[in-house]
Amino acid sequence: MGRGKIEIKRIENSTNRQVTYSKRRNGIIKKAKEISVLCDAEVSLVIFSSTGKLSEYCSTTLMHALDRYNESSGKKKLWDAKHEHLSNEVNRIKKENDNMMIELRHLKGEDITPLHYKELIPLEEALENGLANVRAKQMEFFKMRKKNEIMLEDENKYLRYILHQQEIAMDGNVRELDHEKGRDY
Amino acid sequence: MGRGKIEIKRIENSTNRQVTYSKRRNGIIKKAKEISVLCDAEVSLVIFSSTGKLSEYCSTTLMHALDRYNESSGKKKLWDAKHEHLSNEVNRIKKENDNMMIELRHLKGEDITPLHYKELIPLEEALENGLANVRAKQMEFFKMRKKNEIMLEDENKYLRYILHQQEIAMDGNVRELDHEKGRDY
DNA sequence: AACTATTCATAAGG
DNA sequence: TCCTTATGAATAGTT
Repeated sequence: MGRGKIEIKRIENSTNRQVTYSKRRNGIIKKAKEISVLCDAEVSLVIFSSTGKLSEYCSTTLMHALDRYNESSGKKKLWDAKHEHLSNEVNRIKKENDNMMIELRHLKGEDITPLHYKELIPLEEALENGLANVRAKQMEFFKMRKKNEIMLEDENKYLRYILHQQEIAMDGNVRELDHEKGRDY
Repeated sequence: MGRGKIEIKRIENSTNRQVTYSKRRNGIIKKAKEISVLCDAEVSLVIFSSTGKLSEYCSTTLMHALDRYNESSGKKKLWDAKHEHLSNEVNRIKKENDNMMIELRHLKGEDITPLHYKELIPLEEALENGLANVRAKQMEFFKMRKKNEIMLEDENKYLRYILHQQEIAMDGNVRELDHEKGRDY
């Protein structure tokens, strides 16, 4: 396309090569945009010129495209090497998470329809155990309150006693006072 | 280019879109090859069709291009972003995990010492609920077995009846046979 | 950067 | 999917 056909091989004249690069880079980026819009496709295009200059076009982001790439080509695992440790960690924890989720749901009596009778027995035991423990703890609270109550009652009794003593003392004073007053008269 | 100009916007007819995609994908991949050869450029092209199918052309390897990309665009830090994302994911899931772990332990009656009385009430309710559900499920099994047992008993009765009838019939035959024998004498 | 002759890509149709 | 063909787009070479 142009004045004369050209062979597809490296353009030796560097000026020419640079000019052709500019033109074709614009062309291919335009094409990339067009296909992404026309065909609802996700396109990532990254180009380095012979001088090392970077040009790119991504219909979404390079990251997004690369994530999809990793999913699409399961084996190729582009950067798993770089993030293998973290990836493994994520997978391991997710699995753990799922298991706990299932156990939790079972303990709450959810999703137990597909369970067999034998699987219900340890479940029941765990629940009974849990309930027993919780009630023991409640009993503790109860006893503590009871104890507290008794303490308060005792204290109360003591206070009342003290109060009584004071009243008696005060009565004595008053009487004495009256007596004194009487004497003053 | 083609029989009539087209507007650059999503092609609604899905068959058309697919056809156009095929053609243009070949076109753009050809262009990518050409620029990489003619201009000595490094090209990475990754395309996902609207149906999710992956196509790619890389003059070297995607990995190589991405390494160069990371060097070229110091700030953009593709890997770091990915790393950060994974780290966040790990933390998020770990937190979720911890919460579930705590809930599980509480349901099993472990680590409830530091709990307040008010926190024990929903726990107790959850356990009672779970236990009720598990026992309901057990009851289901029990009823099924009962039903099965009754069915077997009925079948048993029926089979015994049939057997009895056969015995009577056989006795009759034998007697008849004896009778015949008796006549022959 | 423009221009333009030429080749190429491709839309529509089969 | 592949073939055909008319047409618009891209671009090689020139100014």
